Amino acid sequence: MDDDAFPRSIDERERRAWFGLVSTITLLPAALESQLQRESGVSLYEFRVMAALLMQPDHTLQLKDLASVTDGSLSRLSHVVTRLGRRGWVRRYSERTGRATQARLTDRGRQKVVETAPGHIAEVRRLVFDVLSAEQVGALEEITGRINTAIGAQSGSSRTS
Amino acid sequence: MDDDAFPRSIDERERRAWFGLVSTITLLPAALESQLQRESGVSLYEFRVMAALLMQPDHTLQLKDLASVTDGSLSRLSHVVTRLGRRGWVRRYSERTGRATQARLTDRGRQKVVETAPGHIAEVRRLVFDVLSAEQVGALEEITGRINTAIGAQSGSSRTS
DNA sequence: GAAGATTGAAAAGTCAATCTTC
DNA sequence: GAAGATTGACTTTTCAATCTTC
Repeated sequence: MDDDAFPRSIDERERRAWFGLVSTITLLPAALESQLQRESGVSLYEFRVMAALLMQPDHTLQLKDLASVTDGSLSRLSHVVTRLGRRGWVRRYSERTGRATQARLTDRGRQKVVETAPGHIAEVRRLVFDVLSAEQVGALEEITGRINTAIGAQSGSSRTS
Repeated sequence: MDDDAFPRSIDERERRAWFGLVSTITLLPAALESQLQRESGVSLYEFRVMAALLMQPDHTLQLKDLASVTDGSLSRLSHVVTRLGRRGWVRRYSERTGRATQARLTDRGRQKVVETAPGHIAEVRRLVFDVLSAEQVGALEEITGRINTAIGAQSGSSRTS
């Protein structure tokens, strides 16, 4: 079987789980993007950035840390902060360009996330938690934790570029 | 607490599972893209398209079905098939433009997927299956199956545009 | 000189409009 | 006229280069 894209390195059970997972990592982001874009005009990543800031006591976070918390590259974050800045939701908070910049959620930004959250959460509930048992929720936490750790491990968790 | 982005609609256990899942759906595609791009110069979506064709007896599939199998929109697929065509790996196989076009893997395309697969599979194994128990693999299949069904349900499973 | 950040160009994805055939 | 497919314009992401401060 040299025609087989998945030789004997992955067994049948794993193969089925893999097809499920690869669909989920494709479809779920798309579904969440869709709801957020349609109802609030923001992307999932933009929402995560603003939500992360909201969770800080002073609604402020250094870009490096914000990038890490949102699982994005510094470059991507910088572009997004610029866009969110144009919309008046986030402000760069450290005068001199160069080392160490803070991003802070504005009042309008805070308002925007708070307005946006319920619809997003409802969608997460509908697509994920409504269809899972309590045990499955527990298993999901453990499984994703392990995968995320494996990803963060060797490549050093830091995403350059 | 109106400062809280996640009010009482999601409990603490769900919240933890959610943070895990949202990281996974962000980090895992990025990690897989990275390996594929670095070692083989193809994207995850391109690989999935070619792998789907390889799994067909005649290495051929109608675009509509190929889009569905790879969880992509027809528009995205069409662009990708054009790119893969330029690289000589896939050929559009239905003369007249308009209704019903087939995509077929070329010999070089077949060779490319077969060469690319082992490295990709090794990465999937390393990041996913090596860190999960047999029970977790089973749970993962069930969980992703349910989520994918929930996504496919109401919005009609079909992705227009 | 390296960590943190920014920037611009290139590549990919999305969305809406269009086109063809059934 | 609608399903299947394509296309182009626009947006977002990525990648590499650059810049500043410690």
